[in-house]
Amino acid sequence: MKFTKAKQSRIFQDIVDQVEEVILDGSIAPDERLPAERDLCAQFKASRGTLREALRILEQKGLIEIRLGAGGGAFVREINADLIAQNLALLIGSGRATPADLVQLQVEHAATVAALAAKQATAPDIVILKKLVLQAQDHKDDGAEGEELFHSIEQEIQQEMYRIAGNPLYVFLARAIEANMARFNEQAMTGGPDQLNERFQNLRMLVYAVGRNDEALAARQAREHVRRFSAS
Amino acid sequence: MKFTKAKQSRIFQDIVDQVEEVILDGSIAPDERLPAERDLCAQFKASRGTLREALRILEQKGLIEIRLGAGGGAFVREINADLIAQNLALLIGSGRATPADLVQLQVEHAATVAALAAKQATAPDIVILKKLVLQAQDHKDDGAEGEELFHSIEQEIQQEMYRIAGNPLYVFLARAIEANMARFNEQAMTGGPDQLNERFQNLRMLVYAVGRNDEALAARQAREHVRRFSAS
DNA sequence: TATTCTTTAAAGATCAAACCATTGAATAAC
DNA sequence: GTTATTCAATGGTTTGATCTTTAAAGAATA
Repeated sequence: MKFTKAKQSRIFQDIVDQVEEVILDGSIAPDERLPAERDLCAQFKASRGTLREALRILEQKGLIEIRLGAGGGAFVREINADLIAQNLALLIGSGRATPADLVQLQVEHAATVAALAAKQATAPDIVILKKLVLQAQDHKDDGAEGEELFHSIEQEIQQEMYRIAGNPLYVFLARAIEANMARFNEQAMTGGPDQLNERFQNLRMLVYAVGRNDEALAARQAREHVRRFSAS
Repeated sequence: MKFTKAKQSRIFQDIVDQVEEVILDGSIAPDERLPAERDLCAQFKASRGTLREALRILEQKGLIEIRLGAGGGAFVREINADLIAQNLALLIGSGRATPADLVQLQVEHAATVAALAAKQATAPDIVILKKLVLQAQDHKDDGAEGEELFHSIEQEIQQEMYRIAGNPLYVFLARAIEANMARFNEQAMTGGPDQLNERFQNLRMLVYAVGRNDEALAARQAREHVRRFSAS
């Protein structure tokens, strides 16, 4: 027989649990507002200090955003990758992991997504990807403003890959990784301007590999492509 | 010219930042205690309510653990994977991702670690792994208590793989995934008893592949091995 | 009329001073 | 020597007030 801890004496934790539940339920949609602090106090029969401790936790979890002033209050947020990003930041900030570890994670992550996409891509998926590659080709030799457009196409291709891979967890992980790349890796996500051609070749081969369901090639091209962004 | 938001008026956030810094610095080691709430109030020149909001955030971040009663207080914790685990839980709890997504993440994750290990393993690493495989073989036909021992060897092999792969981020990710597998996937991590032989074969081949630096085979064996744990 | 300044009220942020609840250790009783 | 009691340290909670920020309504002005 296994008993669980009887009761948590902490009122604010109970409030957190209740609010978290209605948010995850969808009973309160993102951008909607919770009642004002003083009203919530009344509903939970708790003091303002206790309630505010609960709100702090919910805010830190990324579930709500608190705005000051008239018309302010606690607004429900879309679920995001903040917590993962924060944890990665702590790991690097404490020296338990290095920026290089993060780069490796990003590279292998991209490779895995590419391989999954290669395994699962359908004919319409390939059409979309090939169209994007053609657009990228149009922009890659167009100088400064072309580079910007090229980069936006690059990102669109990435997003398509995620969609084809079909696992939302990869999207969130990628966001968390990127957030920290920006923070810890100065040169990250800029990309040398003279690498446009190499990047284009990677993209072209990547899409080719996905079209042929060649997981290994797709993974290899994705790795190379990401490495051109992150000086390791 | 790019300006950043001028100042955050929130006192508790400033307290969080200061405490976080000394923890990440290592100025306060894990298991050490912060001063009592009332002392901290004096140091930060803040009220107790404000200070407690800061402590709640630090607790939620997994940086401190607060114990009640005499001899209690805020104790610094080892950095862990709690935040990642929580974020995964939120994603699944909100329906943005499914337990099946989590299983896939775990499977591909194991494959990546195996491939990295296969690429980087040294001769002494192989010796250790082979020794563990022999131990597993000794236990696999020993009935009930053998099964338990077999499982512990399995875990040791996993840990060796992580060590060889050499990226601590994978360890944390794995912990976060496991924590959620236990929560959302009832049958997870049990493993059918009649699968001991199959699992052993996977391990044997995995170590063989690592010894031959065969990344693809290592990845394949790792995938199969993990799949035997997680009914998808 | 359109613009700008001022006022006002809503809502979060903070403070202050109590009192309650839990816990480990010192102390007393047996 | 063991058990029960007391006590003090420390987090948990309450109450009620004041300060600060902000959006919107109203007033002054060009």
